[in-house]
Amino acid sequence: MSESLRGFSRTNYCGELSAKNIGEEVSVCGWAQRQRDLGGLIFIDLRDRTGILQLAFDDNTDKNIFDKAFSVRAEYVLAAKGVIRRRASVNGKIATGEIEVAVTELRIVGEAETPPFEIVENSPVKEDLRLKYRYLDLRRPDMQKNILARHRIVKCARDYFDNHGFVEIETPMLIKSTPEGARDYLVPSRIHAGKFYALPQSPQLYKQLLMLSGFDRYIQIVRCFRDEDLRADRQPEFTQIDLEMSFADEDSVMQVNEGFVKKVFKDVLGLDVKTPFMRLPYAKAMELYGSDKPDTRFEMTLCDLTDLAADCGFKVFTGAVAAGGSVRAICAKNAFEKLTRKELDKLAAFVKDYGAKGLAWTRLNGENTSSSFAKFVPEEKAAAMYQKLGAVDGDVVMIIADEDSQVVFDALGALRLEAAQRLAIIPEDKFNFLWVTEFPLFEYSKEEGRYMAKHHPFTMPAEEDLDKVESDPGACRAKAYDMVLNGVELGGGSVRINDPKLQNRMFAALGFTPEKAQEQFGFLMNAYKYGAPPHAGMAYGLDRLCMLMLGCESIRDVIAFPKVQNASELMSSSPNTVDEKQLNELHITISD
RNA sequence: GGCCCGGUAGUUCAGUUGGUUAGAACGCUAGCCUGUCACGCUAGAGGUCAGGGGUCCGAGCCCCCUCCGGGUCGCCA
Repeated sequence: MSESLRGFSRTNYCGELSAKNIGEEVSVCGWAQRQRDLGGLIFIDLRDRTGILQLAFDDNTDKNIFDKAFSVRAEYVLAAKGVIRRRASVNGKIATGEIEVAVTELRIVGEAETPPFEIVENSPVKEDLRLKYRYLDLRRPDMQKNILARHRIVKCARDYFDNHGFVEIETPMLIKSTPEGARDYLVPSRIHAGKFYALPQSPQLYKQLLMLSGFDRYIQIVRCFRDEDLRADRQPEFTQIDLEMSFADEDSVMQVNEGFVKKVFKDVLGLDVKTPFMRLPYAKAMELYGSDKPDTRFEMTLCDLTDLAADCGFKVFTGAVAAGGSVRAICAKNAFEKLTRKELDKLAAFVKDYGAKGLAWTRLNGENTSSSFAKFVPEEKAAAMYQKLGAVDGDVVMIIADEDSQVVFDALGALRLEAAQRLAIIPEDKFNFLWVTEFPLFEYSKEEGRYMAKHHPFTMPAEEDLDKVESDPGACRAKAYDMVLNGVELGGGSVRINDPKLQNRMFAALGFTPEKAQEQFGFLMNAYKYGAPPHAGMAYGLDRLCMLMLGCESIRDVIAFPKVQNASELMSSSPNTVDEKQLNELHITISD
């Protein structure tokens, strides 16, 4: 039976006490990390969110209290009063290692069964068990550190944007479904039989309307929902720092956000981030890194061998060039030892996942040079390729050719990252920010047989490309930008269309009939008639920002109660079935 | 939807060519111990080898199916 807390009032957190407090009487609360019974002497490590404090019981301790301390087991919840004194021997490993509490009052305010795993830092326990008992997992110091740091990051965002004139405004969570983009989570309506709300993928339209309403600068730290498959950095519900600015263009958005990043890294990590960030147009990012979110912490950039390959005699290369594709390569410096033939076979299998038909390679090392393709091309041709790549003895050249240049970029971009990881050449302590700009406005969808908006349908085309919206959509660039950190898309945004006529042209280019555009976005189009300021905005993935700042491998480590790969939550077992009665009220029948 | 990896005491793992009673460490329980701090010492308990089916004289190990977890491609305006 647990004891009452009546009359007990905490004076200090465990971790904030030090030798300065020697002689003071303190009251502390927390969980028993460990009890060490030495016979006539008992120590209990008391843990709260700030750290660990040793409670000491000896022959000066009241017999009843001593016996109570004897009965304490791991994870018992304790409230203790006593006097801070210097320890007989210092423990240099913990912050409070110089002191202990000579306990004069001890209450067991919560007993505990032995937990399914130990509550310790760097737990080796498998993730599904951690997630099933997430409330215990969250007691571990590293998870506490992550969640508390996340709080500071969020607070920093609120403070920073408040200081820059941004107004926090809440937008609805039950909204109209818009089939463009990610799959919506749907919520059936009870009152309107057969109708559904959707949970927002982002507050996009609402924040734009708030600009029309004159709030000028908006921010919201907001949950968003996408019913798509999960990844290490993708959850079905995730948090965005969402913002929008009136009378603003790309430069103002980038500037204010660089300022935020600078501040949050300084305040939370004590690190100085250099601003302004490098800006890299999308086409250039593809050309150099084969990615629209390049990791610039290492080189190994892509090199275009199309011209040299056009008449090299190797059918795989010449065929790709003849069909309008390209031949590109990367050079892994000093990789001869590590990238063995066996490793290259694995990498060849790896690039096939990205649509590449194969991987051509050369391991350069004087007499010991070996190559998968050199025997098919004239010696001077191969030499010219190596020279263009800057490849010398000891290096490994990897080449991908395809009739579709996008496949070459995708495969080689992924290969660049994979090879860098295998070679362990990515510096872990660097934070490399950049903006990727001038994204294509449209992307052709083979599945849909039409152009789709690459960012979203409200994105402003580049001024020089305005006349291409109808005539050459594929070549049309957008006033859209992504903030990229270490190969992760941290956030993105754009200048929005604020002219209804241009917006109509966009909808038409996307294959919307005027009726469909009216039905889907009529309220927005209508609003734009009444005076829309130029506006632009951006949204960050807060979870990703936290993950990268805290050095985590997955956003699950910075989310208190995340979902697993099949989008269920292991602790509470959601989703789950519901009563027949609930279904009836919602006019839903389950078929199977 | 595809591909890859994994599932053996509470936990993390080992488990030989398919061969007796499935082991270790930590944790847990009990006893001893006055300066520990990953306390120490002694003893003990603890197993549906993810589930189902198959091959075999015999399966933790081989085969098939299912479930669960992770990574990834597709997908993610």
